[in-house]
Amino acid sequence: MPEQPRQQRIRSSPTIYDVARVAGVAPSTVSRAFSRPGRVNADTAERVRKVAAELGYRTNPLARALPTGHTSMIALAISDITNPYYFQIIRGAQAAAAEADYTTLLADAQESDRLEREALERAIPTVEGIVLLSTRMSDSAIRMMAKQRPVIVLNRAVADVPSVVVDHAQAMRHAVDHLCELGHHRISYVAGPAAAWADGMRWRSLRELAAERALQVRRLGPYAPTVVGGVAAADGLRHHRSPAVIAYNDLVAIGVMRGLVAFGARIPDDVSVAFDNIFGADLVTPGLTTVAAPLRALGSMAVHNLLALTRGAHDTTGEPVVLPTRLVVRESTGQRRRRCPAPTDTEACGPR
Amino acid sequence: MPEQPRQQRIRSSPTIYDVARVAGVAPSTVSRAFSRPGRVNADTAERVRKVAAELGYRTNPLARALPTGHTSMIALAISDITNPYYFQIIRGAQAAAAEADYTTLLADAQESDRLEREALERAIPTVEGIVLLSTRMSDSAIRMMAKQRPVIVLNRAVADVPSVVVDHAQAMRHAVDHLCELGHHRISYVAGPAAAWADGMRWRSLRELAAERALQVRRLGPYAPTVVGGVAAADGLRHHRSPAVIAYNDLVAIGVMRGLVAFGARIPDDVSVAFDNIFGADLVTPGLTTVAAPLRALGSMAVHNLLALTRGAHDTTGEPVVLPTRLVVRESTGQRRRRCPAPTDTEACGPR
DNA sequence: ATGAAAGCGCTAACAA
DNA sequence: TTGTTAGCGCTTTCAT
Repeated sequence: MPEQPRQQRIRSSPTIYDVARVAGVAPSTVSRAFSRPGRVNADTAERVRKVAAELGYRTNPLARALPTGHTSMIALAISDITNPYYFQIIRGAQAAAAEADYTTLLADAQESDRLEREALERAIPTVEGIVLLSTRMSDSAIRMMAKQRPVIVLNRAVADVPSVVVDHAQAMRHAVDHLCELGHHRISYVAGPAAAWADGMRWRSLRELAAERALQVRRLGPYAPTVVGGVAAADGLRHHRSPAVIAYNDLVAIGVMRGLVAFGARIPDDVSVAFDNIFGADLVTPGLTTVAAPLRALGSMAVHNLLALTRGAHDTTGEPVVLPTRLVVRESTGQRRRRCPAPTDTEACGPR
Repeated sequence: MPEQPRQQRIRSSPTIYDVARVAGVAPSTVSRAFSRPGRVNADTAERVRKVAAELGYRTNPLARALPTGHTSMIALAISDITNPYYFQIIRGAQAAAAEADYTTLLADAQESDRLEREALERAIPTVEGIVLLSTRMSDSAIRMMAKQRPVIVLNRAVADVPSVVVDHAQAMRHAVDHLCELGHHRISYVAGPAAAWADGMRWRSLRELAAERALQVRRLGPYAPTVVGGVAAADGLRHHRSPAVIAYNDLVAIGVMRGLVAFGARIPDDVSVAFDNIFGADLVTPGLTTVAAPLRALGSMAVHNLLALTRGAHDTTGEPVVLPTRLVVRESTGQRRRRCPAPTDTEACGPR
């Protein structure tokens, strides 16, 4: 049997030694020519590059990473990669990473705290930093992880760990303003999972606004943050008057509308508004009025800050980075219908 | 200034040398204890593991990869990570990879041949194999890549490169059978992008079936494989009689239905059937009847075969692996409405 | 079964 | 500016 190199493929590519030999320079010069051009004579660099090109030399990131620890990879852990909510966030993150010449390792938690940790455990040694997107892990686990690698938490605020979140108070204000303008001042909030950080923020904001503007609000739930959850909520909803509902997220809103329609309601006589503006929010019929989160910006901001951390930056403020939202009006909301000549009660919404 | 190791974090973790010293064995023994247990005395192994655990030793995949080329990573290149069509495929792939203790690197092409290649270029040196999912690259580029690393092409057949595809002929038969049973024998096919491999397969299959069963079929398009493309198609569609349409994919079908309804059509008097069964196919109203691709299986099969390749397996048949489809009936299809007492013309659908 | 030693490809002092 | 020389942490002959 003929003797073979251990790894046919991977071994076969030329190394800096090959380039060095042909170019008539030292290996370290070749290394420099690639890793810090400028620290080498222009002519030499030119020659080295030419030879390298001829030989088809490509720098081996593994070998480079070993002495430096610089892998040019970051991990993006996601609670559920099939959730459309994350689409644009991922895109934003990937784009920001690619721009900095980083590769993004997507770790799908598949809704499991265990799987998330496992995937991360596997990724940690090879990545320079981690973005935790709607992580299912506990605060302490997060802080633990942050001790090993730079970490940015996205969509959650964790003490001592830099984070990026949306402006939930503002988001709710958008929703309520919109409903008020349409003449609604009795609002039901369909809550998401009790454990969801965002849910707490939303409900708190709504209560504050209610107090401020003399609105009647109530909370139903918690429900699963899914279409099915929304359908279930619709059942609870129909026993009440208030036709205006604010849902935890788009999926829930879609479920609510579907359920309501099944019970004979009509949209937008019965109105719904939600949050996030996921893919599909404009696909359903009727299109969903929603408070859009700056999805892409969320992702890119997180990566941007993460890379800053890897470069040695420090979280100065200790406060989360807060990104603004924007109301997107579609067909799921409409003017309040009055059975009798209505009093001019818009002022129920209080000061604008 | 106190002297610091170059890399505070990454350097700090214990190595086999630390473990070896404490356990009183040679570093190579520690290595063996982890990389091939069994080649070491049970007691020794036990002791080594214990010490390693105490020290918090974790094998460094980078260092391991350098001499072996075994990175335990594969790349999954996707034409557009925000396309819901890929959700379950990704899941399937990730699951299969994780099961084999591999990490999946998702490379998002963002619909760009250039970006796809760039992402892959970056990933190639660190991965042991690549799954090309609906790649935008040319056949020659694919073959080139396949020379550098094991490659599996998913959703496309490329000569000389092992591939995994769905059974398009069977899929179309499902669709046509269904329509026939409902009494439709005039069918419009709304085509996807001319460049799409699947589109050609679908139309070819439809024509064959039409000939076989004496159906009237025609083709409209090409259209973009999106909701917008479908809406555009609806415009062309309404100038014709045939209420039965088969769309290139779910997104197109959704667009078609939306467009049709806007023109006053009624679903399922005007019926639509599509392909893939993406997330959202059951979300729209009415729910879309579609021929479901075995999404998860597609992903896991591809990874499975890829890992076999990395282990030195060879593509024996040279033929693509073909996976079956399944009809999912929802609300977008219904019995044909007849204006007058209908002749028993079901036999127009020919032999079953 | 275990140890000693030579790399894997690259980077980074340190010299020259 | 460039070359020399150690490693980075691990695997793997080759001895013992």
